[in-house]
Amino acid sequence: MRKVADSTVRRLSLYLRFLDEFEGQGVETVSSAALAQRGGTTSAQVRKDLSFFGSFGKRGLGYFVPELAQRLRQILGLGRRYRVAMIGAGKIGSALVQYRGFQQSGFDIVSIFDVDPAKIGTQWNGLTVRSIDELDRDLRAQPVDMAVLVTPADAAQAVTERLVALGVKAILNFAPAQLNVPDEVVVKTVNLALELETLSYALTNR
Amino acid sequence: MRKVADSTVRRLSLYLRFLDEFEGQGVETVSSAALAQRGGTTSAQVRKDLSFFGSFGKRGLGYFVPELAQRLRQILGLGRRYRVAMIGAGKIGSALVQYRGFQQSGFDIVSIFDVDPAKIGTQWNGLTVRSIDELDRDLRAQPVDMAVLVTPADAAQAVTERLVALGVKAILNFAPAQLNVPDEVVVKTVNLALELETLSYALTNR
DNA sequence: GTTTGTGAAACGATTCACAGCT
DNA sequence: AGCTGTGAATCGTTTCACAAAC
Repeated sequence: MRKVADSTVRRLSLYLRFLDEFEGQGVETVSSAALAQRGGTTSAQVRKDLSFFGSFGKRGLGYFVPELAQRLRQILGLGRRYRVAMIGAGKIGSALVQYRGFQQSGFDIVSIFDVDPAKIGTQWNGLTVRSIDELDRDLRAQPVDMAVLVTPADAAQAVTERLVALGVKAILNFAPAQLNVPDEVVVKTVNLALELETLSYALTNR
Repeated sequence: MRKVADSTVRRLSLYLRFLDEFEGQGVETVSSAALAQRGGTTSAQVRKDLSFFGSFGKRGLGYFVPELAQRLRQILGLGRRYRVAMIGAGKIGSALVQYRGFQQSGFDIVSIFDVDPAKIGTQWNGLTVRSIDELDRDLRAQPVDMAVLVTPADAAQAVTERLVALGVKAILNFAPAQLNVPDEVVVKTVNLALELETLSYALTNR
C-alpha cells in the first residue's frame, strides 16, 4: 500500500465516528459534503482521502453509510479487537484504564504493570496491578498487541526496549520522552503539556 | 506576527524542553545539529523554525542555552503562569488535575466543576469540586485563562458556549466532539481513542 | 440535476546549499 | 574552520475544476 499521510488516517477515524452517528440516526446515505461539514473540512478533501483506498461512493447519490463505515473499519484495522497492556499505574494510567472510549473503539486493556510495591496487587477496574518484574513472564503467557506507556520519562526507554523484545509492535507513549525503536515498531507520543503550550502560544500571538 | 505553522510551534515546545535539560546538565551552548538530533529532526529545520522569530544564534558557535530558552519561553507565552479551569471531574479529569506536567509548564488548575451531585463538594488534590451551576459566578469572581474540557461529548458544546461567554479564550478539549467557537477562541482537541486507531492502522497496513 | 473520482494547479512545509559572520 | 540564517529547490498536501456516472 502506498504511503498515506498521517493527517489522512486521522480524518478517516473521524469520518468513521460521524458515520456511526449517522447510522444511529438511521441516515442511509451521506455525501462527501455532509461528512466534510461534520468534520470541519471540505468535500474534496473527503473524496481525496477515500480515493487512496478505492471508490466507495455512487455518483449523484453519495455513500451508503453502513457500507462506508465497514470499509473504513477495514482500512483502519478496526475489524478486530486489540489486547493492550498498560505500563504504569499512576494518575494518567488509572484514568485511561477506565476510559470507555478505548473499549468502544476495540481496545481492551488486559493488564497493568507498575514498579511501586504499594500499587502491586491492588485492583484497578477489575485488573490486578502486576509487578513490572513479571512483565516478560506475563506477556509471554498472554501476549498483547499494543502497550500504553505512562511511566516517568526516565523509565520510558528501558521499558520500551523490553516491550520491543517481547514483540509489542505498537506503543502509545504518554511519557515526555523520545523513544528509540526499530523500524517495525510504531510509536505515537502524546504530550499533554505540549498541547497546552500550543494554546499559550496562540493566546500570546494575536 | 506572520502565520507560523502549528508543527513549528510544537517543535519549539520540544526544543525548549531539551534546552531545559541541557541547562540542567550545565551545557552552555548548543548547535542546531545537537537540538535536531535530540528532537528527531534536522538542523535546517531547527534553524528555519527559529528564523520565523529572529536570529538568536552566533555563527560558528551555536546558541547560548539559557538565552535561547528564555527567547522560546517568550515566544510561546510561557513567561507567565496560566489559570486553568477543569470542566468535568471524571476519570480523565481526576488524572489531569494531578498531572504534574501541567504545573511544571506553568498551568495551574484552579477550579473543577461537575454536574454529578455525588462529586460536588469532594476534594480533589486540594480543590473542592464545584457544581457546574456555579460556573458563571465562580469564573466571574476568579477568571481563568483557559479551560480543560473533559465532559461527555453531548455536553461539550453547551459548556463551551458558557465558557466563551465568560471570556475564556483557549480550550483544551478531550471530549470526542467538534466544538464550534468564535474566531477569537482557540480550541485544541485531543482524542485519545483516535491515537490508538492510528496505531491500529499502522499495524494493519504493512 | 447531483455527486463522485481524479488529474492539474495552488499552496505550504521541509530540505538543500551556500554566502556571511564569528 | 564552524555554524548560522536564508533564498531556492524539492517534496507533500490540499484545493480546484470538470468529465463521468447515476
